[in-house]
Amino acid sequence: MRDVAERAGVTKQTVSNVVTGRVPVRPATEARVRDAIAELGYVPNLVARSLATGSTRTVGLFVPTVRAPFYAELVEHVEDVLEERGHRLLLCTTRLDGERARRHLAGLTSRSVDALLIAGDQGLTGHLPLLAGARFPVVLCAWEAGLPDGLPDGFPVVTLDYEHGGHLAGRHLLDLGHERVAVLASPAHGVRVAGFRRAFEEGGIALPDSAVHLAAEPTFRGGLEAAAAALRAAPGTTALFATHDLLAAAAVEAARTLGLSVPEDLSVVAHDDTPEGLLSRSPLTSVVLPKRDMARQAVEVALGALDAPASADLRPRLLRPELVLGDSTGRAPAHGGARRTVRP
Amino acid sequence: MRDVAERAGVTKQTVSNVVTGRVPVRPATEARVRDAIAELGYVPNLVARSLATGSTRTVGLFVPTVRAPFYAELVEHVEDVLEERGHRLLLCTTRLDGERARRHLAGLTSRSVDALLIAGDQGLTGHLPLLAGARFPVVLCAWEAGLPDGLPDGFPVVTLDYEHGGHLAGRHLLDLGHERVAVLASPAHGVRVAGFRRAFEEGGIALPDSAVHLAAEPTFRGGLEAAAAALRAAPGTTALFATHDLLAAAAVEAARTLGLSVPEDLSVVAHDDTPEGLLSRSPLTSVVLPKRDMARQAVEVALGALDAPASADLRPRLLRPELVLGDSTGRAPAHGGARRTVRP
DNA sequence: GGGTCTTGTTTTACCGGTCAAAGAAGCCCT
DNA sequence: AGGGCTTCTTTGACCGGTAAAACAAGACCC
Repeated sequence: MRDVAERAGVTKQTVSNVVTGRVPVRPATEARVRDAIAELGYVPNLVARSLATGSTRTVGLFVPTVRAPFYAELVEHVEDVLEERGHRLLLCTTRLDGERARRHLAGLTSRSVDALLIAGDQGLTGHLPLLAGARFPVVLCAWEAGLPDGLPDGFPVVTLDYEHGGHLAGRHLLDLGHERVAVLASPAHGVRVAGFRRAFEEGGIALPDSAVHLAAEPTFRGGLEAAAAALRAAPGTTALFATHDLLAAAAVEAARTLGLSVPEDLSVVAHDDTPEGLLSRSPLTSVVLPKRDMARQAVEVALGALDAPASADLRPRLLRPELVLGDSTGRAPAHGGARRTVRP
Repeated sequence: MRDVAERAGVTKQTVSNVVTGRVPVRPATEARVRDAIAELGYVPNLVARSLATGSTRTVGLFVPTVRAPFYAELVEHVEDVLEERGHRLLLCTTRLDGERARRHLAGLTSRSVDALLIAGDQGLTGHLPLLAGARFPVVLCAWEAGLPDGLPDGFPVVTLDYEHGGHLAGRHLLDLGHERVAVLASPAHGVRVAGFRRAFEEGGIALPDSAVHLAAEPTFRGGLEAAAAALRAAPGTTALFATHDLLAAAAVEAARTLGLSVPEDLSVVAHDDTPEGLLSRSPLTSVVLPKRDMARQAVEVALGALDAPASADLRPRLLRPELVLGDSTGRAPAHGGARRTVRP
């Protein structure tokens, strides 16, 4: 920068003014400076700028993994929003490894990010106090644990109303006349199941625990097994609620294997299927989560909080999912869908 | 830091020595400094350190997307290797948007990363000259375009031998006695197909273009359609090669739908299925790519090149995939698998 | 008992920018 | 022509560390 200044016959500060554009510079001077910049191939050093301004224009994002489509999408959405605001993304996948997460958190406590987003309850709740003294805003998002009653205190939270998502799914099946239903769930998705159950309770139908089948693993295979178990256990079942996309896709294939057609014999409603139904034969009816909105709000809270740290609104923001119709749900068959067709 | 120094009755430099541990400090002094650090809650400022040392301990990674399992895994592997070496990950997903990538590249040209990894030919070849003048090492990895003949010049390349992967798959099917085979491929996977074809040519069997079915989209649905098309077009087909995991999983389901069992009537070999076969009914026979190795070598080349910029070895490193047996392949049926069972 | 090592600590300068205040032109106006 | 305004440019300090050389103080040595 000094070389550029010399060559253009001005001071460093004037070069800085030209580069940042924050202070007006006379056209003639600016031209000289720009020429010098071009001739010398000068590129400003962002690290130095960060040191001087106190802002790195980088935001940290912690997710449990990017191998789950939910988080992969979230990462890209966050990146999009950050890009709009001229920020970069520092990513840490914690793999649910608390120790690992702790190390990374420790690595950030010095001002190397402008803000930190922690997505997904990752068993990090225990480490949150570590962040209490952070000198930058920390926002929790996509936080399912603690819902529907309480969320961690002391940090802004931007998350999804998973309970409402489950409720939407339940409501939808009820509206279609389904009364004998089962749930395929991942162990971590209790909140979604709770919402689903609430919908049925409101409809005067109690959903027994035996109707909830946990998938041992969040894989296609796990979904197949859970679905097969569910349909065998209650042959009169006319609809399934799957708490995530892969389980739902597996449920559809399991039904086909058992000789049931979807949605004629069996309806399947998913929670958080990818909008395009990448994993399934045809687009599924699914509760769709406003991930993009969540990403935007999380970033806005995080970066907005920079300006007004004290006034940061700590009431959790719960974004509402929507039900998007696909072709995997239909009216309950007159005489209990799976009853007669399932081969035991 | 100055406050800490004052409180401990030493200079900044001594505090620095204690914190970095690079220079020995007398135990008594060190204790005083550590106490002062603890009392004041001092945390070193990494930005300032970066400015002084010229190293940010951050590595940039460009991938087309993290929604594809291949890249999601790669990102996590890279992160693991970086963590071992005490570096952080700055992620940019380009979404195959050249303009976007260009902007991000421009944002990095100042020394905000120690090195840059560009994974996946992303139509970025045109932008590479932009990086020719970069002041940090740039390594290309997972670069499929240009194989098997040539790879971009001027940058170190650490990539996978996709051609060999296809060859392994072909060799395997030949060994099992399959002669009438078809390929389900993504348009971008020409190299894998070429390797597969070479294996058959070496076996004296020409694979006609009509045996290669492109999936319109890299989805389950796209795979189903391509598989169905393949099996209808050549009813005598006894084996399929699918160039990526989702296509392969779809192929298995398509076969079932057509009344074929896998592997009795139809063998399916995948390229780059996730090791655990997350998407399929059972683990598929698949060419497995040494992603972790690739990540490690890419990072090592990138960070190693820091020390010896001139001696950087520019010969492309091609890592060899392996064939991992699952239960989706078996000997070719005596009388052409799909021939009699496929309903047209 | 003065050179020569070690070892630990300080000095001085620098990394490459930005900020805020002060200074210098140029313009307008009465 | 001189005072008051703008508008642009320079000055000097600072962001928070690290590098390298200089310095002090014992320990060792013959």
